[in-house]
Amino acid sequence: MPGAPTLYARVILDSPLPQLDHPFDYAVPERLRGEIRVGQKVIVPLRSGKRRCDAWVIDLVDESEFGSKAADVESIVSPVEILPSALYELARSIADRQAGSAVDVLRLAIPARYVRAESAFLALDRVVAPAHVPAREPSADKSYVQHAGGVSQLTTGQWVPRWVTAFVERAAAQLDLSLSTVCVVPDFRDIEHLMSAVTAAGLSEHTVRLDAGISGQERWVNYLRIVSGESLIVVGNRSSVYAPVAHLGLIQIWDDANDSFHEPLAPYAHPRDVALVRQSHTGCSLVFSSLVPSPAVARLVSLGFLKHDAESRRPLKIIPTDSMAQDSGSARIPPAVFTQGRAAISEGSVLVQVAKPGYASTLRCASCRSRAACTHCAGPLRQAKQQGPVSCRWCGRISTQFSCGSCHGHTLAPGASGGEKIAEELGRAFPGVRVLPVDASADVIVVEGKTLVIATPGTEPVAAGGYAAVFVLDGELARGREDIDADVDALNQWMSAAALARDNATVYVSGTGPVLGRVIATGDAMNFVTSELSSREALALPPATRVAVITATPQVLESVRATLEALPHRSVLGPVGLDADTARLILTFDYRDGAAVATALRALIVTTATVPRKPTPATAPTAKPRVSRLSVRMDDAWLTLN
DNA sequence: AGCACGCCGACT
DNA sequence: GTCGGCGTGCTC
Repeated sequence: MPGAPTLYARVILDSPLPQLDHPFDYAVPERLRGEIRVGQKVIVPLRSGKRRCDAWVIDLVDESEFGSKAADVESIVSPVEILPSALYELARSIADRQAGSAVDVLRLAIPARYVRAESAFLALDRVVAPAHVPAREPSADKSYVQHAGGVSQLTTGQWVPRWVTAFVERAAAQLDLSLSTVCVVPDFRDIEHLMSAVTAAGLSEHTVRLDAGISGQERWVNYLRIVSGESLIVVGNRSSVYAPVAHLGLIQIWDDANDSFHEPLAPYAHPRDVALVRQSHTGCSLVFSSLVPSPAVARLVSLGFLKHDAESRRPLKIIPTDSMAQDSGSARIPPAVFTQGRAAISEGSVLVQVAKPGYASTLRCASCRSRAACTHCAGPLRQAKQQGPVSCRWCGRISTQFSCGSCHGHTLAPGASGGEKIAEELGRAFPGVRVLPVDASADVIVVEGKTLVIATPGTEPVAAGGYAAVFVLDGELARGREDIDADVDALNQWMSAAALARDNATVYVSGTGPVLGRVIATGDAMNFVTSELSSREALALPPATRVAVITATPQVLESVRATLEALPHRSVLGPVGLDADTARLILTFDYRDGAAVATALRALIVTTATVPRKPTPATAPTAKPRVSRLSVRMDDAWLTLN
C-alpha cells in the first residue's frame, strides 16, 4: 500500500522494571492494521528479536515521538479491549502518586485471563442491551455516611446488616439513571450479604462480583462484562475499586478503616485514595460509610471535601466497663455474661466478641506466671484446641516437654482465653443452648434461632432479628496494640459488634478505659476521631501528613539520604537499621508536596535500579552484585510508629 | 532483568 | 590478526 502513513501503537510494557515504566512506540505492520485497537494486549519485541514482552496498547498514533526506527508489533493476544483508556489513566495517576509503576497497578486491576472462558463469552455474541434511559452525568456528591448499625430483613427473608440494604438502594438509584456503581467492601462476608440483597432487589442480572469467592473463569467473564460497556453494579473487595465499568455514577466503600484494605502489593495504594483519584478523574459520586470514621475520612470531612451525613443513633443500652474481670486463671468471662446472658438467650441469639481465636491463645508457666516461650525460637506458645498439641506461634514446632525459662517449671497454665475455651465454659454454664464458636476460618454469615455466638472481631455472623444482647470481652487487648490507630480500631471493633444487636438491646463492653468508654456510651465517634486527628497534626503524623517509608540496604540509603533530606518534608525519622542489610527511613510531608516527593522518590528508584551494579571490585570478585533495590511505601499506616 | 555492544588477553 | 571474557548501558 504505497503512501499509506505508518501507524504506531503506543504501548505500556508488562515488565516490573521501573525504568521501563513509560510509553514505547511500535510500528503496526500491515497485517495488523485493521485489527489493532486501544486497550488490547499485544506482544512486542524488546531490544532484540528474540526477547519479547506482553504490552497494552494505550494509543494509536500517526507519528512516533521516538527518534530512531520503531520495531514492529509482533501479534495481538486477544481482540478484547482489556484496558480501557480511563483505567490506564487511573493506573498512571495512582502509580505517580505512590512512586510506583503503572503495570503494578494494572496487575491488581485486571484479573488473570482464562482463554476458554473468554472464547465462550465471545461466542455468545451478546449484544449489550441499550439502557432504558441514556446514562446521565454523574452528580459528583461526595459524602461520609456515618451509619448507625442494625440489621434488616430482605424480601427473601434473609437477614443482613442494615448498611448493606443502604448500599443496594444507592446502587439501584444509580442504575435507574443507567449509571454504574462500584461497591468496595472488606471481605467475603460483606460480599455475600451484598449479593443476597442485590438478588432480593431483583438486580442480580445487573450485578457482577469480583473477588476470590468465585472461580478464576467467572472472574474473567465478569471482567469482560465490565469492559463491554454495560451499566452494572460491581461488588468486590479492595481491588475492585479499579473496576473499569462504563458510566460510573458512584463508588461506595464500607468501613475504609478495615485492615483488609491494606494493599500488600506494590504500589500499596489504599482503595480510599484510589477512589478519591478516580472521583477526580470521572466526576462520579463518592460515599464512604462506616460506624466509626477513619482518621483519613475525618480529615476529608473537616476539610469540607466530604459532607458528613450522620444517621441518628439507634436505641441501645451501651454499658462500658473499665475492666469487667481480672485475669483469674480461668476464662475471662465477666459475671454479666452469666447473669444478663441467661435472660437474653431466652429472647434470641447472643453475641460474645472475644479478642483471640483458639483455645488458649497464650500460655503461661503455672508456677511463676511468666509467658511460656518456645525452647527453639523463644516464640509464644499456644494451644489451638483443648486436648490439642501445644505449638509455637512463630516456628510451628510442637512442644512436648515445656520448661520455663525463668523458674524451670514444667507445667503450663492458660493465659488469655481464646474463643474455643470461652465457648466451652459458656456451654457448661448454659446447658441446652446452642453454642457456636466462630473465627476467621469459619464461613458462617447468618445464625438463626437462639444461638450463643462466640466470635473474633470481624467474623461476627448476623443473627436473624439482631442479637438480643452483645458482650465485648477483652476490650483492653484491642486498646493495647502498639499501633497509632489502636484506639480508633478498637472503637470500630466494638461498634461492629454493637451494630448487630437489635434495637433496645444491651451491649456490654469490657476494658474500654474511661475515654473510649465515654465515646461508645455517647456515640460521638466523630468528635473523638477529629481530636485524634488534630493531635496527629501537632505530631506531624499521618493522616494529618502524608508518609513515605523508604527501605534499602544501609549503603544505598546512606547514598540517597542527602537527596531525601532536601525534599520538602515535615519530619525525617531514621535511618533505622532493621537487620544487617536493610535500613529504613520514614519521611512525612504535606499533602500539597505529594507530587514533588513522589516524583523525586520515583527518580531515585529508577537510578538505584539502573546504576549501581558494582559492589566494590576489590572486595568480592565472585559475589554477584547485590541488587540494590530501593523500596518506597507511601501512606501505609500499618507501620507501627512508636 | 536480559541482552548486545565494547574493549583487552590467548589462540590459529 | 580474531575469538571471547564479562563490565556497562539500553530496551520503541
